[in-house]
Amino acid sequence: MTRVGGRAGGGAPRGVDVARLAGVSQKTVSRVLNGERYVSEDVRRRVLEAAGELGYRLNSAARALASGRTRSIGVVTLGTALYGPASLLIGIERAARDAGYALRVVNTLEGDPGGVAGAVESLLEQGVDGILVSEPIDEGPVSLSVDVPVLVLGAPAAFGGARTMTRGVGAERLARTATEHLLDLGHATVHHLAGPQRWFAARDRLEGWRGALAARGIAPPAVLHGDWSAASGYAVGRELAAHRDCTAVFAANDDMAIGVVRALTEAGLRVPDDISVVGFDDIPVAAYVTPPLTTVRQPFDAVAREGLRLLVRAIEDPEADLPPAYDPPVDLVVRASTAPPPRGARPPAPPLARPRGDTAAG
Amino acid sequence: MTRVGGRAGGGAPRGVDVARLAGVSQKTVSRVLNGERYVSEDVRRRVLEAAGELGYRLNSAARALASGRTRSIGVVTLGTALYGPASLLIGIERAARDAGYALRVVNTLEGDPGGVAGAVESLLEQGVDGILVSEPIDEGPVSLSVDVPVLVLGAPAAFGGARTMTRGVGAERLARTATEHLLDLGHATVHHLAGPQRWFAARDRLEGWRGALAARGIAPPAVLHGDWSAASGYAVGRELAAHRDCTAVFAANDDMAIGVVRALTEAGLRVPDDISVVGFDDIPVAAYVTPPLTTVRQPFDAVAREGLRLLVRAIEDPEADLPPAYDPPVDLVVRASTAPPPRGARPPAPPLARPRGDTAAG
DNA sequence: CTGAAAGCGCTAACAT
DNA sequence: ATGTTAGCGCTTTCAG
Repeated sequence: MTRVGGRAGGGAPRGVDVARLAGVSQKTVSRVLNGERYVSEDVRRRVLEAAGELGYRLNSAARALASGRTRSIGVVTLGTALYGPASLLIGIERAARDAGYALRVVNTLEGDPGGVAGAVESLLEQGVDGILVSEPIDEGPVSLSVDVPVLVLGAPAAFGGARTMTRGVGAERLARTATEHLLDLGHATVHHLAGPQRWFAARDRLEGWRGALAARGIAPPAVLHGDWSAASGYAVGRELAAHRDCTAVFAANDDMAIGVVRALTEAGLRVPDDISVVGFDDIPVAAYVTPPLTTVRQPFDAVAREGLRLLVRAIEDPEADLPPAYDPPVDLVVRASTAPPPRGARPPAPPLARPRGDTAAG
Repeated sequence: MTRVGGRAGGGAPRGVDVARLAGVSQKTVSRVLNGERYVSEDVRRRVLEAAGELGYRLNSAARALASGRTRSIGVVTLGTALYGPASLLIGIERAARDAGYALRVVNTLEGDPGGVAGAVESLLEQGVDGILVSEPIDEGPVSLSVDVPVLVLGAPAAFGGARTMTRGVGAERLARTATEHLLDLGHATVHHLAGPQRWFAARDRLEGWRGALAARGIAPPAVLHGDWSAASGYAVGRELAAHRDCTAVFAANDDMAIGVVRALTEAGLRVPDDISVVGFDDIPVAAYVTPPLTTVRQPFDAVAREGLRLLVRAIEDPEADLPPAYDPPVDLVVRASTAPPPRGARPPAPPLARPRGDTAAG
């Protein structure tokens, strides 16, 4: 079988092959495929036809080599299936594609040697026009010596580097809103179950909580610490059950909130009658656990889109000054895990009460 | 300030710059940095030293252009934060990095025009050595005309293409195990809340369920349908509450199972005393909802690692024949949402009973 | 063990 | 509006 106009050698067709078939120069093929101006309608049509016939596609390596640009963005993200990071990544991919950029992803696992710096290095080797670091954890001062713009989402100024920018994700305001919701219900104070403080995301939420209390002149109670998991929330919840002053808890994510609720329920306390619990994220099951969880929803898509816009602008016009920070909207979702505090004293937790022998452990 | 040995023009250092500084040819630099044999220890040391001093890194575009290989793999995945797909993606990234490949990710959103074919096309344009399609949905027959190997994970033979391979993810066996668990407890039959049948993942689970029933000569009851969300599980759960024959439900994922439990509980039924519920995935909160959910755990890491091994082998040795399919282990996690069926007849759901005015809707 | 020469397939800069 | 020429920075091939 003879392949009309195909390439003799068998490999993928190149620009010259298309050019030959269309009866133009290779440069013209390049022009058409890059949508440059000053190409006659007739030529454009012939080139596209020829390209289609041959199944031609631009070779991105050659293009990158010649132009010095890859049209791709590198993303450094935590290697976890946690709802927040995963949702943000999806938003970023979408926004990147809409902006005409491909995505190269490197995960840093917690406790990775090298961490962010290593991941950035690896992206640089792959060749990217810009880098987005998504909600990293604190590894101490990291100095990035990089010649492409870097945007760090959700980590205030902990990364040095000439073309490094940072943008918050609005978590502090959300945390403040969550805390205020509980105070508005009449709770005298709000306890906070924080995430691991190596995560900037966890610190933001802690700051928001602390700020809300401070604004009303309330001294913050001792911070409780978890690791984002429902298991850690459960452990803290058991302590809380014994703690008679506590009538309201703000957990730094929904998983921990669910663990807290579980522990309180097992201890014979009622949520929200005895203790109110607020989560953070609005994970898909939050509305369907018992009781349905009051929480705040993170605007992942908006944050991703804004971040990407910023990065792309820095890539395409290095001189332009940065647009002002964008404040994503605050979205408090009130369900059934919050209520006014109990009248009079909160009941003590019945010692070791456990409904129907259920066990939480897996 | 004079930069010793640096490049005159200011851009990133190139191989020749390193060569000059080390007093060798550019080719030798290439040899050293690619770990080729037949380089004297002395030369190797000098080259590495020079490279370090200049902050040199290989230009991957140039390398790809010259060698015809990119050392990167493309991944097509669904743009959802669902636990399964997200976990699989993380496993794939890890495995790819361990194998020395970079990752380029394209998401297909449900109902995307083009869908998988478009995503593959976009990866081909970016230049990848192989493509991994992760748990796609059925878009009708897709014919991929591609010159790199393609591995489709979890979609039996629905993608045509010369170098296209498929591998299951073991979901059918897991579903069978989940169903058998309920039958072993003494339930006369098991209802199935299936995922959207456009997802191959959902079909596998349905097949496993049907197979388990068939093996015991039980005619499968009508299949219930959800969309993976807790909301859809909740809706189905309300119907089920009215359905007195039903004492056991196997939901195709944990989110839906949680929705079902919520609806049953609201209807005044007890889980597991009146109805048992089994989920699928073992999401992180599964152990901490009320009651803790019995479920089966998907071995994402093992599946990702095996899949990647297969793909890399197909890339690096196109002649080699494929290793036999790998059967990931089955991991049933029994918690507190399953029990033997109630003695005598299941109680009817009290009409419109709702505990304490909780509402599930967000 | 090391080096020289010839591209890989494109885009940039400059004609025309 | 289109063509020509010269690289981009590597790897491949072939000589030593």
